[in-house]
Amino acid sequence: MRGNLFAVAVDLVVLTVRDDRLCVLLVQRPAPPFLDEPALPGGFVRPHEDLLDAATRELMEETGLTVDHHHLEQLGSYAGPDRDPRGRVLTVGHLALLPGLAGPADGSGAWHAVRDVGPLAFDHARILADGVERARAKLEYSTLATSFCPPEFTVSQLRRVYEAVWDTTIDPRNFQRKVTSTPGFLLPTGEKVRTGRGRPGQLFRRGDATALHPPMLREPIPAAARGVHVPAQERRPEPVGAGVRSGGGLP
Amino acid sequence: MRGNLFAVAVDLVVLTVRDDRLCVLLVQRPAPPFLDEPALPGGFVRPHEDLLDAATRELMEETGLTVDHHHLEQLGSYAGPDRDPRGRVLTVGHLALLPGLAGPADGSGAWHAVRDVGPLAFDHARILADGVERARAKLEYSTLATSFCPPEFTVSQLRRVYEAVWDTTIDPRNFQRKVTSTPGFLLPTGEKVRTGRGRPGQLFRRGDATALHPPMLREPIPAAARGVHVPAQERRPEPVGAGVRSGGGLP
DNA sequence: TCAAAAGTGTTGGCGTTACACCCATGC
DNA sequence: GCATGGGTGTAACGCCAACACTTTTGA
Repeated sequence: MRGNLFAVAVDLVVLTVRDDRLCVLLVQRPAPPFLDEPALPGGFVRPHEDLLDAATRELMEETGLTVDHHHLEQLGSYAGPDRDPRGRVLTVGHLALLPGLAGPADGSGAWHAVRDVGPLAFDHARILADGVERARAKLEYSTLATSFCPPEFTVSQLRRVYEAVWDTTIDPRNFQRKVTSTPGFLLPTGEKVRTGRGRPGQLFRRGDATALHPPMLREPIPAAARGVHVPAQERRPEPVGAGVRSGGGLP
Repeated sequence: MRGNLFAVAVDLVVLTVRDDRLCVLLVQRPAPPFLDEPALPGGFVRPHEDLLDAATRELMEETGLTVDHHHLEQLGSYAGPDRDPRGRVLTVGHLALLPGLAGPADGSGAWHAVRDVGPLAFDHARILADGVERARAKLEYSTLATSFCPPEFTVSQLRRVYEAVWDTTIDPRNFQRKVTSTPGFLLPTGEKVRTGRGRPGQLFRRGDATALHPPMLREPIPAAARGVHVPAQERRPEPVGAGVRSGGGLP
């Protein structure tokens, strides 16, 4: 077993969609190193604890939020020899998806739009990037987007989730057909809701299906919205984005 | 930092295709626990070592094989409190893909057809299952299958890789068109090779592309081969198989 | 009545499947 | 010649992007 022991931590990339933007939950480092700098919530794993349990506990302790295990998954481990000045620390990154209405219960932690996040403590910027890319990839071929929605939601709420996470715009008519015709994706409740202007939309609950067949296709319309001008050549240097589907390794 | 420290190990799921079967490299446990039982190759990470370096080193030490980092990726971490009787050990599983001609240099390690693998030491059976599923999923949307091939190969060699990993049969004519028409997947060398009977096939080298667009579709023809009779109704209880694309988490 | 959002119908293009057919080689 | 595997041509089908069009609400 030798003497080369590690401290093992879990860190969480907690994502949600608020005001049509993908947001991540960040905390201020309560102690050195990186005192007061923004960081992912997380902490050390206890002696008899499994990784997912530790992640769930740390999230509750640091922000008061609860995630059920259906919306929590392991991202990967980060163990660069110099990633923590205190010594050898391996951290296991996790990804959690929450509905937009959830807010940190106490003051320790706040939502930040992912696109505006600056440098983070440790290698947390890298972990965040991996988590965001994983979430983006999973929306393509899973029904995971409903995790960002409240228990009952309309098709356009769901569409806004896709648009926020992928930073694109999607044709509402084709999207409607796509999601309502995928068996087990959406269960109609029979009720309608008026959202202010326009015809009321039907309310749905998430169904049993977990996989999407065929998958949603990313980038239906290039993100020319929100003033972020992207020259045509820069849009897709690689045929597809990184993450689970392409950049995730073994390139 | 507290006193709850872990030993950190790396374990490798090393896959190849030999004789049209997906094979995994297993070693015999050289010491307790699980003395002499089959296990994945692996070992403890050294004090100043990164994870991928440790995986590369352990593979070399235990089997004499070398993998470049392009064919090596992290699978995930396994840290069940009771997974090792010696104490708290977290292991980071890795996936490595090797061409079929490679053989363990010395006697410590041998290829086993994945379908015939029985119980393994520790939780290695679980890690193996995750690695196999990851490899299966990645063939769909990446050019990774070429990692199983020697530097120069024919289209039918590549097809046999897909058939072995997915345990299906694929129409050779459509497969040919598909892979040769994907830009950057295969680079023709201009040479031909005679494989015994039949018309000689053209030789290719792997190209620069890493992603496949559109992806290969799994399960073109149900696996009615190899004597495993599958009644028509049982073939696809769910629209698609498990793995990264469906079962891989956040279900 | 108009704007806005929900939802349906239709069409053309593209990729795939299935299979007919030709090519090149060993026996 | 014949079997075997390499490789091309093509028609039918399915999915999807694009968009015309209808429905239902608030102002």
